[in-house]
Amino acid sequence: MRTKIKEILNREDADYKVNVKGWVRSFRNNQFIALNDGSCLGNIQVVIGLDTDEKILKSITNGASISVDGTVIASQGKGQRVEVKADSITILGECDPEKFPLQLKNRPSLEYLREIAHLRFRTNTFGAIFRVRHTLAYAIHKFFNDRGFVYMHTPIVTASDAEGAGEMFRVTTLPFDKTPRNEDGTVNFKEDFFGRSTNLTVSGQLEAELGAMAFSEVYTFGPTFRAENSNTARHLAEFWMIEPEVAFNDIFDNMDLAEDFIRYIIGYALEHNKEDLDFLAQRLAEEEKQKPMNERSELGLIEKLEFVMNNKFERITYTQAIDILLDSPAYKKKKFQYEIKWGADLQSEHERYLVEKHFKKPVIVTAYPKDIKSFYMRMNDDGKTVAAMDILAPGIGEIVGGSQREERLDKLEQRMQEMHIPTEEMYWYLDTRRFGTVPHAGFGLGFERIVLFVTGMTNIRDVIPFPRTPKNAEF
RNA sequence: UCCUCCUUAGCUCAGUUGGUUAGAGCACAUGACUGUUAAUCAUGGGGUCCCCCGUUCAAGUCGGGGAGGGGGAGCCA
Repeated sequence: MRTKIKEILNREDADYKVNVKGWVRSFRNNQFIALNDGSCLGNIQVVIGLDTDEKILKSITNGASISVDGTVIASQGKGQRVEVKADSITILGECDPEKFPLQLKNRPSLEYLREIAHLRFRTNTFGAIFRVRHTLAYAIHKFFNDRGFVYMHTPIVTASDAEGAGEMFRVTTLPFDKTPRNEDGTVNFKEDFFGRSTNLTVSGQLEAELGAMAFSEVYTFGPTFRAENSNTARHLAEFWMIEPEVAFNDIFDNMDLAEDFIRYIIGYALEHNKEDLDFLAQRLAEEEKQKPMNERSELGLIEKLEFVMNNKFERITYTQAIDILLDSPAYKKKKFQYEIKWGADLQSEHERYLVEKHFKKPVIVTAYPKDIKSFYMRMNDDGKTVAAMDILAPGIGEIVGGSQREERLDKLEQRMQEMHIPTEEMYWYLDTRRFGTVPHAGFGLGFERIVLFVTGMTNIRDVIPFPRTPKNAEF
């Protein structure tokens, strides 16, 4: 029976028999194996006898998988509390060191590791990142489950492109050559698998709203697809999104929920992945040292996470945000590239200023002008703004986008017409407003962006196992 | 998609004004050592200087085009 390395390292005693299995991280002095099984960041040191068979000795190379029967004893060397004194050792899978592309001692760059994403899990950094990613995913389900939310699976393949959240990937079984055409030359989707044009989902929100009209509180947590040609460290073509939707909530309840939610999952990761986060914090600190003084962040990773947990997010309206920006030293010194005026969307540089320079904490911006937001957002009484909210996080930018939804049928239909959204095709969505409509609100949170924030990583391609980006779908 | 920077050994990088046989550290191989902790020491093998075209007596180095990657921007989560 295999004992996990995490269990051995967590125990306080010694002098017991174990079997450990894992992958060799280093082999020193023909005697000391650093063995890792992914259960935790740390390795167990396996000490093998000087009489070990030559053939086995040759096969203990970096990356090889082995099984060891032995005894956990108090370490005779410094650097670890316990070690496994091997009685017998079996090579499970050899690893030719000349061909193995992962050389840990060379501190390979993140860019290089991205090219060997199938092997990068075996590094400390990516081991830590993906254990934290797992913990955050679990914490998300736990948060909502503990509050009585129903986890709702919204469709991956959808016919609706009404939200206009972005370019969509087409789903089809039609042949590229000899595509069936209508008389006017357009593609005849009646011949397609679903008998209509279909795409990969860009959001589960509209369907989640349908669920909220029955269960009161629901959430989705699934893959989402955007065919935007976005080449940034913050965008993926395939990413995971969390979208809670709550009946009877207004925009203020929505803000409270989002804030509680973010605090909870950060706290859960701090509590359950401290070792991994400490490692990532140290990694980040070393990276910061390379930067010039004025670009370094004031807080370390752990301090940043604790700060977010312990401080209320700043809440301002879009109009107040514009006033702050117009009144800022940066504006007066003409530091902003883009124009600041009421009615224009906030640019990255503006968001960064508000979050990183002015407030130095996460900021929730509400009441955006209706013309820069989606059709389903609830019109405020001023007739100019909608009940939208964006949460802006330091270093990441927009991490949450949400709103109170327009529950009044006439107002919703009016907005859809103004924005040229076909109301007939959306009958199922409008039915919620026809049959027992209630005020409700929800938001979307990009999972990889919160993983970025918690791990302190800076490129989104490093926090999803196999990133899908323009011109890149390896593995 | 736009701006900008980069691409030299398996990895990380140096390479002077365009000039002889392109270097280092690590990795790897062989040997030594055997309580190591990024082990150490000695020896050794390893190159399509991203690709194509051009300038030149001569190109890793200069020019043009292309590909891939990084950072920033737009779109957004």
